[in-house]
Amino acid sequence: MTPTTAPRRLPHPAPDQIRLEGVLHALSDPARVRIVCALAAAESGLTCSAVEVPVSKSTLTHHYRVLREAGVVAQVYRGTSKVNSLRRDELEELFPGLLEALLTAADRQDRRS
Amino acid sequence: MTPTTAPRRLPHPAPDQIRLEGVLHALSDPARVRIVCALAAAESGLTCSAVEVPVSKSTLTHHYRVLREAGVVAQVYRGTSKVNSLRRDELEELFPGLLEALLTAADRQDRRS
DNA sequence: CCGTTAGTACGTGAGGTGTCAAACTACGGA
DNA sequence: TCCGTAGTTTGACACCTCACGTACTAACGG
Repeated sequence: MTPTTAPRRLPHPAPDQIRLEGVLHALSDPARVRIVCALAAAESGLTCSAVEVPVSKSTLTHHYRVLREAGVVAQVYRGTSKVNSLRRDELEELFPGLLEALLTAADRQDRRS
Repeated sequence: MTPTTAPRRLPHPAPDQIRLEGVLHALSDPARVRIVCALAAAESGLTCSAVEVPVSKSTLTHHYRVLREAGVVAQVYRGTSKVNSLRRDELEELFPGLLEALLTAADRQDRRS
């Protein structure tokens, strides 16, 4: 019954620990903006490798970690993979309208180029 | 007639050179968020030293430069000082609603702490 | 011309960031 | 039990960032 290994968990910041500067910093990298846009477009969560970003596996891990530690995404293990989702509601509560504005801004910029 | 020295000018990015990532990076520092909020609250432009930020003069120059190069603020010389203003309209055109959302987000966070 | 005020340039140092490859762990299935 | 897949960890590297002090320039007021 007692598991030999602890269930794999990942530390997430509580809503009141999420800092605006941190969120903005997390989104100041094109790779991470890409990830966030993909998550926003998806109905449910996505695994790490589901989003196409032209970097190595370890770099990808790094980017997801930055997003999680900033409070932008939530990550849970599911079998051998990890499922990522946007912390939409919490961010909306903290910074109303911000995420939407960011997503449309990113979308616009994509279209322009 | 021909001036011995060129009139002091500062390079600003054109609207189509302003990148979302750059703007977000510029705003991922508390000191710069502070500056931007002050500029937003002011009716007209502010000199560099008009915004109270607890850093040295040279560091302050650095922060204003980052903001200008990201396309967030415009700077013009006026006598011995430099006047800073938000590039509101241009940012609004590029990323509608973003600046407003950022400002209210910063304001909210301020209030919380 | 001199002094004051406002900001700049430069060099430096501590610390962070993005990137990778290589070796590793965890899970699920044959 | 062994294999493959998914992600992690570590260490290395080049580069960037923020901070500072010091020395500088530009403009204004006598």
